[in-house]
Amino acid sequence: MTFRRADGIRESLEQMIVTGEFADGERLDEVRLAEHFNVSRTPLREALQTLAASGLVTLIPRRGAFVRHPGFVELIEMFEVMAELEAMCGRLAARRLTDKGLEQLEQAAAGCEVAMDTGNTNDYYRANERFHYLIYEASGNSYLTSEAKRLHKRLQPFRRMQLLVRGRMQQSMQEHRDALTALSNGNPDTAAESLRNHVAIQGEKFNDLMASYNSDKKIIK
Amino acid sequence: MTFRRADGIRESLEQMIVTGEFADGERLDEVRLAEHFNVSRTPLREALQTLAASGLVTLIPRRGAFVRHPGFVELIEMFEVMAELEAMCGRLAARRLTDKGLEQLEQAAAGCEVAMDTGNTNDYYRANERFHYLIYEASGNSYLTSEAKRLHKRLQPFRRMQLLVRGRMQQSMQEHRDALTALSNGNPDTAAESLRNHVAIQGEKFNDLMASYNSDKKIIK
DNA sequence: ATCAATTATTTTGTATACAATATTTACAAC
DNA sequence: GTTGTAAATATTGTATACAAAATAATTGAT
Repeated sequence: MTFRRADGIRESLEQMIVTGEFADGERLDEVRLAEHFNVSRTPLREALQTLAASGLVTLIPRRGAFVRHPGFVELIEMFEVMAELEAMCGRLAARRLTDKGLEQLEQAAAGCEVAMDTGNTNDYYRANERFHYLIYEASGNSYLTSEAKRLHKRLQPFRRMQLLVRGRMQQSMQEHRDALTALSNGNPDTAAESLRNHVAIQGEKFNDLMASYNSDKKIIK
Repeated sequence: MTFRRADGIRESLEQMIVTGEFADGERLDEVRLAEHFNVSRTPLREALQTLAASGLVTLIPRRGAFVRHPGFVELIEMFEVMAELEAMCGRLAARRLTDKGLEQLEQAAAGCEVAMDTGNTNDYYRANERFHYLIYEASGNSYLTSEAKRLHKRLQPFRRMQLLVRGRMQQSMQEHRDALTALSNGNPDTAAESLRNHVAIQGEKFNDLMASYNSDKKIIK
């Protein structure tokens, strides 16, 4: 797999944006960023085009690129859609899950348990991601899988915040067990419902964290 | 609203791709296209970046941009997801529809009826699009609305083909009436179900058209 | 001092130039 | 004729240059 510089720039910028390096609405100065990455404006602008397409920045002609952090309402909306996509994946996966797929899911769930026991949020985050991705893939719908992954990634930083809430990791784990049981039993409706709730709860829990989210916005020096 | 040249290029290219101007997998020659649009490669490449993000072309580093027509399986998958998004919009819209929203929907549905009676597929297509967009917007979830519109647009050329099938327009119209009734009665489950079927049927009907779809691929001279 | 108008400075958008990598062609060996 | 290799050609990726537009600074009038 080859890479162009622009790809690395896009990834870096993406990371910088989601980690809150820029304030909402802040303009991304092309020359400054180009210098920062030691490239010319050309590959940088190409990266901005891609970021704009994925909604991380807004491109205003003759004005520039402005970072776009989803507001509270939009985040709730995104979680609402994520819940539905997740439910859909669950419903399909319950019907189509193979023995091997189930085994992988159980392993991923076990990984979550271990991470929870050791209290390692980073490990839990990774195992959790694997668990969900496996369900997406088990849906047998590759377009759905890619869309689910895309939105999952977009919501990543906000979901991550939630693990800091006391007891959330345990609750999340129990929800995983429920989903796994439904999938293992081949029960589409139950699988869909448990996964929908699993994500919907994230949207609700998110409420509690808004204060801290709004207060610490950083600016690139 | 201002435009950059690149935006116009993106739109034109998008149109050219979905209307089948290029074969699947065909490489888009940057210099040739740049000449075609009377621009340099710079804005053209920026347009390609955007197209790649929306999945219309695949960018292979040091190789070029290749148009990506969804295959049969992927199209079915996309219709499956569209059905779910549509159902979700319907469910939410049934709960949140305002008087004014209902009125607009009725007008759009009436527009469909007129177009159907006159047998004008173009008019029907436009009225139909308006009908669906109104439902998306009535969901009250702006993120969902934009995602639904995005996928709707992506499937546009394939849906359009279906209207050519004998009797499809009448059937589609009846499905619209059912959905409208459910929405008007504020019945979320029925609205969701009727819209899900409405789209799912499109996916199924699509089967019949694959032969013709596969046979006429054109190449840009 | 405030505001408007004009000039200077930035900054974006695009063209062009050039370097690095792929692809094609030509040619030789078998 | 096929295969392998080397030169030639074409194509992508990036830097630089410049034109057009937007923003900031300056000046002048009230």
